[in-house]
Amino acid sequence: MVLTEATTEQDRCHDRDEPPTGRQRVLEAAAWLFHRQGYRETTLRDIATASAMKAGSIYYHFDSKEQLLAAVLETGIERITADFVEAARAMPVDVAPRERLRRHVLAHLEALFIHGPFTTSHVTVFKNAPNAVRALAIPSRDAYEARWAELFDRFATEAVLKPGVDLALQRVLLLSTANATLDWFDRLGPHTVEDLAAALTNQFWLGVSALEPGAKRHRGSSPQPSSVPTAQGSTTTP
Amino acid sequence: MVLTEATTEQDRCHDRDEPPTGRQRVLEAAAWLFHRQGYRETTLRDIATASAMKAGSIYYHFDSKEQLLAAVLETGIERITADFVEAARAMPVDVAPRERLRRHVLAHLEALFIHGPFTTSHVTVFKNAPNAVRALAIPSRDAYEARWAELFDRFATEAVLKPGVDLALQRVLLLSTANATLDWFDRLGPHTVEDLAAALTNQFWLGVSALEPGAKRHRGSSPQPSSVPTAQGSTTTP
DNA sequence: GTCTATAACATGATAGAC
DNA sequence: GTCTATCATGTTATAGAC
Repeated sequence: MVLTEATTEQDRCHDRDEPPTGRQRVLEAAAWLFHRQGYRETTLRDIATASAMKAGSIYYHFDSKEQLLAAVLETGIERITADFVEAARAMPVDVAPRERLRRHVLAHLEALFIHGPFTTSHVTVFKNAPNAVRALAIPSRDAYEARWAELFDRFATEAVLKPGVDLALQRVLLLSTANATLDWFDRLGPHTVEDLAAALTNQFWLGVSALEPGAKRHRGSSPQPSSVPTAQGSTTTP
Repeated sequence: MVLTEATTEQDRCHDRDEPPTGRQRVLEAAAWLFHRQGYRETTLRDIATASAMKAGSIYYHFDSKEQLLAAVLETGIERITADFVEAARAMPVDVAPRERLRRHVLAHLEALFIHGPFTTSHVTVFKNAPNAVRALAIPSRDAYEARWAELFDRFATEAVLKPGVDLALQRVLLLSTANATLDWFDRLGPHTVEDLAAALTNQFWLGVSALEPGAKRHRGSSPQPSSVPTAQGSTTTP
């Protein structure tokens, strides 16, 4: 079982005009199915059907099902990292800390919800991936998380956070919450990803309390009671 | 495939002095392995070995692997619901809103981290469970979430939340964040579940910002920079 | 209640034609 | 590059002895 050289140059981007190559079709079908059904639940025959191909042909492009998963995960982390970098590049120099966070949260959420199933596979199937594949994906994931750590370190340097907060803890809380939105956003989230990013950022930065710590009461509509039995298909309980 | 009558009376509690019955041993082994490895990744032989039994013998107690999963999930939701009810029962009458939330968050986290693998299976394997099993578990899960909705509705009635907040959204944010702690608490969380509950509640209620909205600066130590490459084995990225 | 043995099936992977 | 076999293996589930 060979698990090196998981991705190639053309995995990352291919000409939009050309019809996708065979390898690319397999890769995209696998990403979609892995995200949707899980790794173990997806058979090579599923992937072949979705790629307009027969199962045996997949082995011309990939050595094994595990290597296919490795390529999907690697592509995903490359894309979400690129989106982080692009968000940082497009950041105005004088932007306030909370707005800076909001833009990065938005980039992260857009990478998940808009930029295809490669990124989401990291949330959906990474945990249950075979050990060899998981080990292969960890360095890229840690590198991505390190970028977030830098972001939080800068908040600390600017002294805009509550004194004594655990930066690593807060970072993981925010990212895991953002990732978990995949489970329920279609069901009861705000309508757009922009709204979701704003809601998440505001909750994280300001909390939900109207009174503490010594803030003045806002004017405006009171919160409306929620419909108690939510939607069928609870995906966040417990 | 019969999926009704997933649990029996003795699944919920059995005498502590007696050695566990065969059915109970199978159920607990299954819960543990499902949570640890996933449903598809766990074979009946795995469960049999962990139950000091042979694979064929499992079918004396359960009709199918799916029914076994259904019993695990049903037991889990019964236990976490019981913990919620107990937390409410033990609640002082004059308790402040944030403390009320903290106690329920603690009960939820203890149900996950302390009260065994039945509850955690809902977080770990529910999403990838076979359709029939998932459909069977949804009503109990919704009933549990409805208890949280009542809690949030009471906050709204008491007007302790920011005006205009979406109660359903905030509830799901909190619960999904709490559930996600399963992925990383052992790695970089606070030391005790009590500390985790407090940290989660404070973040949710107050946010992380030191300055907004118009709060006075605290005295105390400044946040310390986080070690940038966190731990190996990132489980929350992206 | 638990065992052994095995049926029935699905899956990842390979070989060789085209 | 893709196809049609087919192999080898592992898995759920059943049958019947003890």
